Amino acid sequence: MEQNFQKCTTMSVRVRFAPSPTGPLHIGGVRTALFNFLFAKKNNGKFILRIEDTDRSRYVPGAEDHIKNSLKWLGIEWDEGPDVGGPFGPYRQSERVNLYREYAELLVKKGHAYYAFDTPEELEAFRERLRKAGVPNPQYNSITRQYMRNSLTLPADEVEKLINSGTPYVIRIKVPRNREIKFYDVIRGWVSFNSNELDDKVLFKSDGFPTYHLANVVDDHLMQITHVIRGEEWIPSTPIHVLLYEFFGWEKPQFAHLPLILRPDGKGKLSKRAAIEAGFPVYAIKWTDPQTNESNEGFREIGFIPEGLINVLALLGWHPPEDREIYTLEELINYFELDRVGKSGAQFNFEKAKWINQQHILRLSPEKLYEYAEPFLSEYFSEGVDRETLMRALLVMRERGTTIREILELTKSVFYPPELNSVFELLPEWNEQVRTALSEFAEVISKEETDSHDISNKIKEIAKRWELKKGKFMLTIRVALTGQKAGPPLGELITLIGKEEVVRRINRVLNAKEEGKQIQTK
RNA sequence: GGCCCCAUAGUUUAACGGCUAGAACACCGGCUUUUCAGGCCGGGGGUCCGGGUUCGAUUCCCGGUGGGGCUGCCA
Repeated sequence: MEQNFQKCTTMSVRVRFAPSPTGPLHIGGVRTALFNFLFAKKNNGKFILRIEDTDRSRYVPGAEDHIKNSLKWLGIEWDEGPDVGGPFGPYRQSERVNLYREYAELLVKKGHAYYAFDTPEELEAFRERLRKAGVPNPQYNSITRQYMRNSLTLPADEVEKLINSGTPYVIRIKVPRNREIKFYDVIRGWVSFNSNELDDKVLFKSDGFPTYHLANVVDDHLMQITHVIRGEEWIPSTPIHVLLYEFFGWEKPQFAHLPLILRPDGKGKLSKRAAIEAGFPVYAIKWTDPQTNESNEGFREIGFIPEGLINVLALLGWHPPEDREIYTLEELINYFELDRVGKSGAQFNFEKAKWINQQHILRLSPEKLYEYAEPFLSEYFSEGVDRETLMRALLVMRERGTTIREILELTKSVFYPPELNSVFELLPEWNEQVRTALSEFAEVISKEETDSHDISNKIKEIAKRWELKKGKFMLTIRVALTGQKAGPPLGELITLIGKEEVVRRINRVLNAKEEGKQIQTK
């Protein structure tokens, strides 16, 4: 451990986020990227983005863009990676594919790996046989490899013949028998495995591509990665990686395995399906499946702002040193420590996420708030809305909404009169006094120069004169104006809507009520 | 099934052997001379169980239980 500390201080920190473009980037991945990013920036290190596209069969077009755009939207910028380049490129594994074979073969030469000629069908038959014999998870390991077709069991000349004749083969790691393999995890402490439980994992596939195990170790070494910060699901394959570092004779990086993000009910990893069921997104930004054309909104589309989502994700598994939960990216960088990352899985709580988002919306400058609202505007307003009024309205309404969309929804009431149905539904009570008071109010409003404070006084005055409870009277006005029972202080609302429009809306309700009465009496 | 990881209120968590176990979201109540999803104040609610170690365990050790992860020529 002392050695490790020394390493940290003498070498500059280099971390990487290494997603595979087999699908869109979900928030678990974003969280991993964020923690890597925070750790790098905190330590004046480099954050590297590396695309692990070694699985040709599962490659999804557009996924890489989705990954990059998600990170960009959130302000998680990479120092090295695709598009920006860097001294250790290329940063897409498919573009460095010719490099892995020699490393795999080096291991064969050293006696730490071997060629295996078993076809997928043979492997399946082998597994099936063992399963039937009562072995729940058959392994290709130090025992069973003796019964398979590989360079350990076949004579050397036959191996050569097979390879030269173009027979497909893979290269497997030769896991040593009965050894304790342990590594120190920055978050969890020592983790140890017995090598007998490990598979002879495939390092190099028959299609000429490396597997994750090989590629990730080779690239982490070549790119001088100092800390591997990744999800907990990688713990079981870490001993294989540890073995590889040892076989190559390379110094291994520090490992830090992050706790999983769980579904809201705690029953398993957060998945797209679980999130949809619970009613929130799993992606930072919208994703449209190129195959099915099915599309899912991201947090951006439902009205989260990047500041908010960053904060939400940072608090999933990490805890700041202070009793305070709202942080900017800069503050997060400043406070971030790996030793304040927890070990247990964190259930995603959408309610709290919205609250955090709201806290950040509340802190936005008017200009920034407008900027975030802008992409949504056409969905809520017609062309002609007054920009300045809209800006003022957003500022007033933001206290009452947790997302940009909620705020916009509330803001509509400033520009558009309510449905009369909802007005009638919510109007507290209606009688001659109310009617008279309301029309008097409209009259006063239209005549006198008033600010929002005067308006409140007028309301009280009129309510008193007509022996109405002022609370109820105010509610009446609010409902008549917006068709809603809740909203910003009435005075503010009225100045926002504008006197003329207020009078128009009140008269509209008055007239409608009048007509309704006539219909009833007929 | 095997291996590994984890375990403080409903949820996210604080406490790195020593104060009535601290906060936030949610919930309940009050106030904010109207509403409220905003603000303020208050309230209920927690150390999974059993053994150790110790003067003293949320904390350290062991065992159980529970939950999760992994178990592919996927990452």
